[in-house]
Amino acid sequence: MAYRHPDRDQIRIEDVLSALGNGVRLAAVRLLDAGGEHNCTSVLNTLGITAKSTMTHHWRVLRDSGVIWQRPSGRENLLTLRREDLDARYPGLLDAILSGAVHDETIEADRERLRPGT
Amino acid sequence: MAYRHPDRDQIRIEDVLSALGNGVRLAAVRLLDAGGEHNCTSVLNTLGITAKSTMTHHWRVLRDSGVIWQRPSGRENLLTLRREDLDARYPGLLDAILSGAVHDETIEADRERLRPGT
DNA sequence: ACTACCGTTCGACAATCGGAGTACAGTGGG
DNA sequence: CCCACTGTACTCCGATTGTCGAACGGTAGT
Repeated sequence: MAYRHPDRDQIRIEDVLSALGNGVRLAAVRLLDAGGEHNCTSVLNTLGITAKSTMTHHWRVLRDSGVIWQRPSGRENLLTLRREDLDARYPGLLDAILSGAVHDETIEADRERLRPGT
Repeated sequence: MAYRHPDRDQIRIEDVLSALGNGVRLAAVRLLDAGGEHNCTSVLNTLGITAKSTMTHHWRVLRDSGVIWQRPSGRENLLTLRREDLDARYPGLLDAILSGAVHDETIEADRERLRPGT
């Protein structure tokens, strides 16, 4: 079964953002980014989704938006992040999204500095 | 009327992504990023939205997710991008999103269109 | 060939979303 | 005070989303 993936040039930022604007899918992509080969159920179990069909839905969204490759291998499905394509088309986007929120004393200092004493 | 804006520390990447994962809101944010002071209706007219209440809805989504400031001024509402906060908390995110695609498919389309008869 | 396993497809369901119309509230100008 | 203007609140409606269960189709191992 060959899945239909968008070409690199057809990846739309709007689709990527709405695909990753969901906790389950964002967490799934973080797992893929952490490395290693993943199949569908391994990610499913980690995220607390109880139904296979639910993850199938999320994989389709991620695949259609160009975020992941989905390749059948035997009776499994291997999932990989399309980092090369995303980095080429939207440089820095994936890093900014996956690196997580910054909140430390530096931010507090900035906040003081930027606070409108007006 | 004072609007509720999330603190910088409370801006969640998931909310930002889903807020910007919509064509109308992404285009609106691009307009705000282009600079200048905007009120609601000016953006509304540019984007082809016909109902004020529709834009009010989008402004709320952007405001609640921490993407914009919405400040009443006289009988207007001044809208500004929260670039300082977003850059501080998610460095590079806004730039990556707003700078656009490196190779847009419209370029390919133009190339096809301009190609001399096969 | 039979069976266990992995994932998809389909249908259902509640919840949310995007868009619009109407009515209302606050502001500023005459 | 009255009116034009700006934007919100509320309601409605169709479309989409997220979740699930059940049935199905390949694949691998025995």
